[in-house]
Amino acid sequence: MRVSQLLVPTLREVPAEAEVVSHQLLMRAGFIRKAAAGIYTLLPLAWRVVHKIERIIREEMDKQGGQEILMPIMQPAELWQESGRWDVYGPELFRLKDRHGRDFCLGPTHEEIITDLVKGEVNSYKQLPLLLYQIQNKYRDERRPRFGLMRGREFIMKDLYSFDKDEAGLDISYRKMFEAYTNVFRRCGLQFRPVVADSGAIGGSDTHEFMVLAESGEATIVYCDNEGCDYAANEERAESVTPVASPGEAPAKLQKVVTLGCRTINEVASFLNISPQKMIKTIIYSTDKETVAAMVRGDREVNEVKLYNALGCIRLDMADDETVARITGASPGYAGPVDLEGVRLVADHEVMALINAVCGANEDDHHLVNVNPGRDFRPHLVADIRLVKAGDPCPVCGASLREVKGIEVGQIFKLGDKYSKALGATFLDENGQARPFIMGCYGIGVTRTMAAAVEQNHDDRGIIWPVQIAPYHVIVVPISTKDEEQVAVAEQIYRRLNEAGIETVIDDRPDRAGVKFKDADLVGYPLRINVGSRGLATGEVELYLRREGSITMVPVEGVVEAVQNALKTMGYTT
RNA sequence: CGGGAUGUGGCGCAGUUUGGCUAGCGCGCUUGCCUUGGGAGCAAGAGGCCGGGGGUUCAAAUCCCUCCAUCCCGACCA
Repeated sequence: MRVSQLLVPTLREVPAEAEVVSHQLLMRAGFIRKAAAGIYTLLPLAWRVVHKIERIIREEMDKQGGQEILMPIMQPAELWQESGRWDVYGPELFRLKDRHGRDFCLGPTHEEIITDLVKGEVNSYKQLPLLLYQIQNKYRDERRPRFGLMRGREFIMKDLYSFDKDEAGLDISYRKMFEAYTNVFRRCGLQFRPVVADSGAIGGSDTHEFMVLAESGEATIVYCDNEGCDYAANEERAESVTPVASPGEAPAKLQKVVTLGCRTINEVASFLNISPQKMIKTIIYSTDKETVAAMVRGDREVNEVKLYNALGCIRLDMADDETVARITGASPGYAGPVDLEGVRLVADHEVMALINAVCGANEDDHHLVNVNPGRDFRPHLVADIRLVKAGDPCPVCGASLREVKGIEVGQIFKLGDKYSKALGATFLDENGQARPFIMGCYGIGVTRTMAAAVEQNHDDRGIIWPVQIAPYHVIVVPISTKDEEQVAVAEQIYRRLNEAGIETVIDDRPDRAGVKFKDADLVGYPLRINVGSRGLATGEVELYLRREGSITMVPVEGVVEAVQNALKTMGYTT
């Protein structure tokens, strides 16, 4: 391809609306353009990258026995009503009507469609396991699309669904996908980590997320630093270790003290000259069925996902000030569990281990001291509801946990029979018994993976594509297009590289060298060949490595071989 | 959905407070000359319903009302 003909509208300046690096660079380097909030056109270079990621995915899915299909984007409401998700999914589901007034939606995911398909076409255990996947546009009317391709309303996703006759089969399918995902992200040249995750609204038991490690990631993950221990979890899911009650001081008499104007944990702690670890933080939540007082130690945060799971509720929000006042009789900051009526008390394990603690007195400007759980209040539920932090002990081996940020690019789920039961999808087992399929679902955000790759691979000049997913491998730059010899040599190299199966473009634009260099660095071609008078004087050209920024002189005749070697060093395989 | 901000040629911005002639600047684009190793220079051009609608006024990018769009921060997710 000739750069003069290639649609790569690079920008010198960063579009004002782009905040994160991947968004800025993909815009500036001419990969994407926005059509509406969270909806993008992928220009030629981006589309090539997507194809490369898709190819890797297809190979790994096929290797595990996956069969590719293509399901509709537009789906009838009936299926969603049958599964119950038409009502549950909420405003994130793009809904539309046809000319007859029938309801449809744009698929945010395809469990309903595929379960319905398999229900009709697969009847026997002999046909199982069955792994079907597709690479398809997905639609989610995000509350807040942001970060360019990272969180769009329209995006490309690979989703695979597994159908097994029993849990043991599902375990095998799940392990296959775990392996496939590991291979996919490794082959894409990304630094990533699989983590234990929360299953969220989709439901199901086991689930892992695949996180690309990047500072700009929206998710926090904790992992064990201990060699040999591979514990890693999404922060919202990470388990805490139940503290052992330490035999300590003797319980003292409960007392109310004046803490004028001390609302926050820190204010109270410094006013009473105690450590926040001696305090009970009480936060009032409203759920769909009740009001809840959640308690964690003063130096901890409530993990709302854990709380939500512990309560088994559908909705969970921090209570507004009015509710807090009605329940506690005080303004926020003075809530405490002692003599608190009309709410469900939920305490973290750590709270129960406290002796002579401090908490709000349910009265403005007052706190209670020498509070002893069990004696002064009895929670309705004791559970792990706190947020794990770096430095906390690993739940597996006890070593210290660390924290990093990650971008979720894939997630694998064990669904069980949730959808097959709801939609009546059954097969006949060995005994002629009708049983629901045991399902799993496995997603990879393809366009998000592209963005994540940029987040992880860039410098102040632009993108540095991992060679396996680079839109092209090499750009040939004749320094001066007025110099006939340079042009002739560049054209010849361009031709030979393409003939050797190396994806190469030539920057034949009549611009000055600086312009072409800047553009090439911005776009992120892994290799660049400069054809200039300096080198040609000795029959050589320059081979420039984008990531290293290094230049080596290569004789013109040896260019193809040098490029092949360089690509191999970068980990390129066909 | 709550909070904050912004909408002016393709991109980045000024002008709006205090209404006033033909709406400016940089980049990019076109043509010519010149130049050619890290976003050159000179010259001449093209390109705008100043987000939409309504109002106030002799007069609106500017003041008022009202929609809309976009971005950022929070609660949800590949």
